[in-house]
Amino acid sequence: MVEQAGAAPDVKDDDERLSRAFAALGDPIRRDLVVRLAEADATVSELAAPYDVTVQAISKHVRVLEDAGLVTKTKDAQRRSVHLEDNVLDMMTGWIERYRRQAEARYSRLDALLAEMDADGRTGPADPATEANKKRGRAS
Amino acid sequence: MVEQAGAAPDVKDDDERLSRAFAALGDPIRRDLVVRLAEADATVSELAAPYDVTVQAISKHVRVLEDAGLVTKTKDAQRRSVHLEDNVLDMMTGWIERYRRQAEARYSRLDALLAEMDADGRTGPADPATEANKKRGRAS
DNA sequence: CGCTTGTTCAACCATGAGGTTGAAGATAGG
DNA sequence: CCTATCTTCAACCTCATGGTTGAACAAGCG
Repeated sequence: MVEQAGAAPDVKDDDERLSRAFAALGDPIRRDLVVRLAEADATVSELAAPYDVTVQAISKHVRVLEDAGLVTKTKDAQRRSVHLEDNVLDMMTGWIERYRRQAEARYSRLDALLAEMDADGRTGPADPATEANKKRGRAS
Repeated sequence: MVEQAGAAPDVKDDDERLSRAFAALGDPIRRDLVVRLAEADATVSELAAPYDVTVQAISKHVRVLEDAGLVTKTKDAQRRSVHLEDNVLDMMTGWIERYRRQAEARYSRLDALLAEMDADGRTGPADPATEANKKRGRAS
């Protein structure tokens, strides 16, 4: 396996983490687990109670969340509770917002250009995408 | 095609959309497609160019993104470009932030409680999770 | 019309993911 | 020590997913 990770934060690792995290939240049960863990820490058996699947299945789900860095297991022996970590959630919103904003900025820039063109009468658009977007009429 | 959307926003549909969206971004190629689409609209063949997989594979990826509501295809016939939609991205950040904030609020509430207990000397905690969190010592 | 280009559809294959059952480790309590 | 409880490991099944190849469908263009 490629488990070097000496000193560099390694973009590759972040990408891997993002993949795991997004994929993890792609499952409705796991998303529900996160919702419940946002309210309070809980053990695996507690987490498993509401669903009509086996405890093992939930244990697997928790492990997936753990591998994604979304939760940690306190190996307290007493009460082995699962705890929601928020840093990876931050990473996810960071990723999404970055590109959403970029797209948004591009759209408003484009709207401005269209307005200008509309006023001027005609100025050939360099970007072919401009045409497409114009036709679609940018909802909000 | 379940495109009714009469009056009720239907939580079920939103859940489905979230599942599709998160799962869609769980794949590194699809995430990369989103990154590139944030810069500019592009056709399927343009999108496929950089990767060493077949165009059909990328077409499938685009379809997955489309089913998730993350992109739309302008059937312009001329230049059938793929366009990034930001509303589902908003939905995703909305979901994440909601529960991240809830967890965060809980943690700071807990820190305050612990500080108070430390000052008072002893006040029986009603919540079992409190014990677990106390033992873990809440990193930052 | 016939060709080239872009896109998707259809089968098919391999792998991974979610689920099950069954048994094995830990750990508190009798 | 023995037992009950919680959790995970292992093997297995099924089906979705990402990839391939090959053909079909559309649209411009010589």
